[in-house]
Amino acid sequence: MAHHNNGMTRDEKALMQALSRAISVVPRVLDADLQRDQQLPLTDYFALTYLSEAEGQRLRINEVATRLSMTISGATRTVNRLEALEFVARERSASDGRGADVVLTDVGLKRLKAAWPSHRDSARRRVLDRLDANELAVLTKALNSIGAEPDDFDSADCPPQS
Amino acid sequence: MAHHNNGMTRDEKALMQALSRAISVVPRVLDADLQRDQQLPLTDYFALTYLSEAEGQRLRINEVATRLSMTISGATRTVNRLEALEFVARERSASDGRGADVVLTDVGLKRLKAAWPSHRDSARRRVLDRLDANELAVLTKALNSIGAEPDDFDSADCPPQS
DNA sequence: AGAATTTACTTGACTGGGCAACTATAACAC
DNA sequence: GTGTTATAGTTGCCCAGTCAAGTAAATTCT
Repeated sequence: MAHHNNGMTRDEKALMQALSRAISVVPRVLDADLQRDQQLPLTDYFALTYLSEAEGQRLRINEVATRLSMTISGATRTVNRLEALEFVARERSASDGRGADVVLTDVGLKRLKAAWPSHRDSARRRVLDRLDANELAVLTKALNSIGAEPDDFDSADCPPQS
Repeated sequence: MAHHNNGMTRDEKALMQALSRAISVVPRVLDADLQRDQQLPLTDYFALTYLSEAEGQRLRINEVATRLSMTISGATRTVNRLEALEFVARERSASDGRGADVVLTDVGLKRLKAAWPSHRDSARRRVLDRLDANELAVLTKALNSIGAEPDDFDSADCPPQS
């Protein structure tokens, strides 16, 4: 009967639990679906997607990192993987020799196109089909405000990523 | 100008992007807040919370795993960490000698109570304050349906966790 | 009761991604 | 131009968590 109160309302607690569950479950099932059907990790799939949508099918590493919500070093490793599979190539930038552009190759684009249907179906089954139009709209807006940049700075130190 | 269509509507794509961003960002910021203020990883905090809410402040490993949406082996390692810190103890179950109950210790409960305010504030700042009452309700419901068990079985093999 | 199966973990090997330290180029100060 | 600082990536080390294989207790079959 020990009843501990952590200072949230019942509704707030319910939200936080639903959120942490979704946060654990969703990426796992989407990744598992894609790995099973296409032997392609979800992260790599997203990276290819962002490249395919980019101007000239190319992005700087740091843009890859931003889009994947990942550190630059994480993005480096992701690009390494994709490069080993020849889905992308690094091209030393003409304008800035410090880093390279990551360019989507034909092989990479083919691979992505082959994977689309699988991911689309997976997203439908796991997520989209479970929401009505109103939920979809509200959820998108809510998740966007939640995912937005911290905007805190109440505490002094703000050492960002490496 | 290359315009690739992956077979989702604009709204659906927007949702999936908002979702993957939130999925990357939320756990990272909540964990970072708690680590900074309390030197306690978010996973460990949740484990302690679930134990504190459980009947007799004790859970079987597999119940810890379920609540954390983690594999049993992941839960084993989490409990190992908490045990090393003496926040929990393993007690061989009287009724079933195959595994142990995980019991919250006084030290663990104190630690949890000390961490509550920090996590509550963090959750407020990062999540709750950014939602109005309606969004909170819709979001909770939507995330719960998304996080719910797959209910698929369209494909033959369903090898669950180890 | 003894054998076979199932359950409840535990453990070893591995992977993805984070952080901090490092390298190389660029930009700025003078 | 040379020295200083900032920027873009890369790399070594580490940790959390997964998977597959192993162990031990419990349950079921006969």
